[in-house]
Amino acid sequence: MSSPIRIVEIAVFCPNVEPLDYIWPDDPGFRQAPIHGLRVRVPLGSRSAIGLVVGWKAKSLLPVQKLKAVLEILDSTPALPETLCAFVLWSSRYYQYPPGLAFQSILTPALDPKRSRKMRVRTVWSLPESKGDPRPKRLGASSCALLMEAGSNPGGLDERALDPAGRRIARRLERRGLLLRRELLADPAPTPAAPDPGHGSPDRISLNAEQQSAVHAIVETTRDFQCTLLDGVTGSGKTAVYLEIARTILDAGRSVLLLLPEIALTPQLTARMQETFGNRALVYHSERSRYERQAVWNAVQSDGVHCVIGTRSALFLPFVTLGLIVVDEEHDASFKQQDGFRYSARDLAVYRARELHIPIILGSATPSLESLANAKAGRYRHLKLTARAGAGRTPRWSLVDIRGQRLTGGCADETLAVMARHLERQGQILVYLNRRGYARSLLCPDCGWIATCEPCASPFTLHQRERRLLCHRCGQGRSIPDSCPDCGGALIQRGSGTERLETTLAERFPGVGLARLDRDVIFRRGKLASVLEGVRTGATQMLIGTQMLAKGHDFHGVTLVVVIDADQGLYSADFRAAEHLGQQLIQVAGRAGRGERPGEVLLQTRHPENPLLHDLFGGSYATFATRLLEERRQAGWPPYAKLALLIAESADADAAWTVLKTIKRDLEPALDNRLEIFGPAPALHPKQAGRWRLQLLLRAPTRADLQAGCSCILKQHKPRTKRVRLSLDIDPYSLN
DNA sequence: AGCACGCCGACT
DNA sequence: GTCGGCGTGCTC
Repeated sequence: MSSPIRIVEIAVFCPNVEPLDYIWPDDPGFRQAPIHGLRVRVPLGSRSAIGLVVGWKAKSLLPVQKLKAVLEILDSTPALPETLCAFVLWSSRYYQYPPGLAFQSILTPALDPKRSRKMRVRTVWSLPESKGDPRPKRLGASSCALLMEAGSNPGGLDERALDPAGRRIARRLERRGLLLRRELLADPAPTPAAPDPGHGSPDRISLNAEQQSAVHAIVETTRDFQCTLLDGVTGSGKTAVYLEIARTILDAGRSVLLLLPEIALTPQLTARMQETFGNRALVYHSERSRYERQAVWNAVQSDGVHCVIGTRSALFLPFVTLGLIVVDEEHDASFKQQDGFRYSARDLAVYRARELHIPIILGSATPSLESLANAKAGRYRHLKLTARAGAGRTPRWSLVDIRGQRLTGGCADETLAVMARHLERQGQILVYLNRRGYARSLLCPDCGWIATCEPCASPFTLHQRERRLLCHRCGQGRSIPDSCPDCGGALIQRGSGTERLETTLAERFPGVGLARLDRDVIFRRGKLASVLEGVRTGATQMLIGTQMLAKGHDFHGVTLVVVIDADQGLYSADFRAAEHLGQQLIQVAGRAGRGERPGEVLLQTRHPENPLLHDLFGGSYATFATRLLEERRQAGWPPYAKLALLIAESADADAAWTVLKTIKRDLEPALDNRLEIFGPAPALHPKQAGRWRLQLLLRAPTRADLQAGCSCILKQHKPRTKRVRLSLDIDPYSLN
């Protein structure tokens, strides 16, 4: 009697677009049912690979003879809960990324054999039982040496002892029957026991009326999906609202996930969470060690109640009883992964909350236009926090027209005068310039040569302290040339960065406590905490920095915020640039006037009549956003259309261009107005590590049309042809 | 992703 | 002839 053959669908860790079908063997070792999320080893081509069970069925579309059988079950329990499995699968389809690679990228190192030595298989080479026939065939020196070595070693020759060339030779010898290959499986690594989480004793948080009504509105329905856009001006106390709601959820025995853009830059919020929830608070982000991340993974998978604070990857933690998701600073670009599995953690968080029937909060002082449109359409509930907590008042905004002005290190005389006035009155000043380094570029005025990082085709930034030219794209450095390498002429520096601004202002205001806050300062000397401390104590009177200044820091004595260049993004080709500019300006301006004294915001601009700048005055992001949304509707940009980028990467720019051109030509006749194609054009980082990147922009009225168009491309064109690699970016954040 | 195969040029 | 390098294509 023959039992029915069962077919399992395995998301193998390889770039296949669909899971692969395998036979579930009828062996004693395969007694247990093929549960979703079970990790297995399967044969793949001539090797074996690891994958997860994502489904099973009685019949495959392929003939049974073509199917191979699963080799081995790797763990006694599934690596992921079934709900997470389904979620990753859905995500991989939405972003048109191979499911196996999607799983691989979200698994912890301990479950990914590539990143964990413990799970690796050993291949051992030995001599076959020969019948005394020495085979008089000619062999190369390296082949002979390899055979000798394999013969002399009683346990066989471990492949790890061979270099890639040696492994190739071994395989060739195997085909000729001169070597025998054996695979020895290493024992699966035991997972470390989950730490037993205790319970903190959260203090009551005092809330104002607005905050309280927001808490009540959200807490009312905690067993159903509901997406709330918490639109709270800077300083209105969104964090307190999150904490209070999180406490309610935790008390009800369910876990909370709080997603933040960049956790390393917001130590205050993390500390506050840990104070409030004690050891129920867990922090998860990519800068923590493997061991720490594994500990969070294990803790969450065990049945405890946790409040996890993490970056976008925390969305894929194996929660058992998740009761709430909060996405703070939901407008932030870093929720979108920019390579590989290009998912948006914010968008996927909404989907996951819907699947789990739990509430989700998207919080921001400057919500994305997508979320505002969803709120206006009634899909999200729109809650507003308008009152600044404490004594803070809305700052006064003004423009400084810098057309035809003499600038000192980027500052107009008028700006310097206002700074002096605030310093006299013991006010603190933030100076915002979104460009680190000393000078933006180094060039030769005679022949036009510009110092450029060749692999990136991007101009070098001059860093004075390092005495080097640094590429902000790839991090490579060069020494500063004395003269033009082409014509020998004298070189000049163009444009100011934060470093030059700091030097200039130090000369202009001697004796004033100055500090700088940008990536160079933080990562080279690990000074974030001491810079923030200097501002808090008042030792620092003037803080110069990049957008890092805007990230949620609470500066009480700041009375003036100066924006050195308010024009970046006003007239950009990227449809999202203006939105981004507005968000940055509002966030930076929000640092002013948090204490008792009134704040002032000064914008230096060459376009003082631009209506978008005037909309922002008084910090009215809503007016600004409404105007931008109308512009987007008329131009047919998101959220009123769906976009995707088809990116072609190649060392040969012409080859990439030709491939995209061909795809466009092939697709165009079948479009029928459901999909528009623009390009080819240079991609976001036009050159990376010596490879050129070009893109087609795809635009469709609905998600379904876009998905149909994209899968059509993936079906007809191999992702790797003629040294051109193709990849898709669904819902791209930025176009150039 | 890995791995094999095929084609090429270099070397013995 | 063998050996190695790189480009191309496939994996249930």
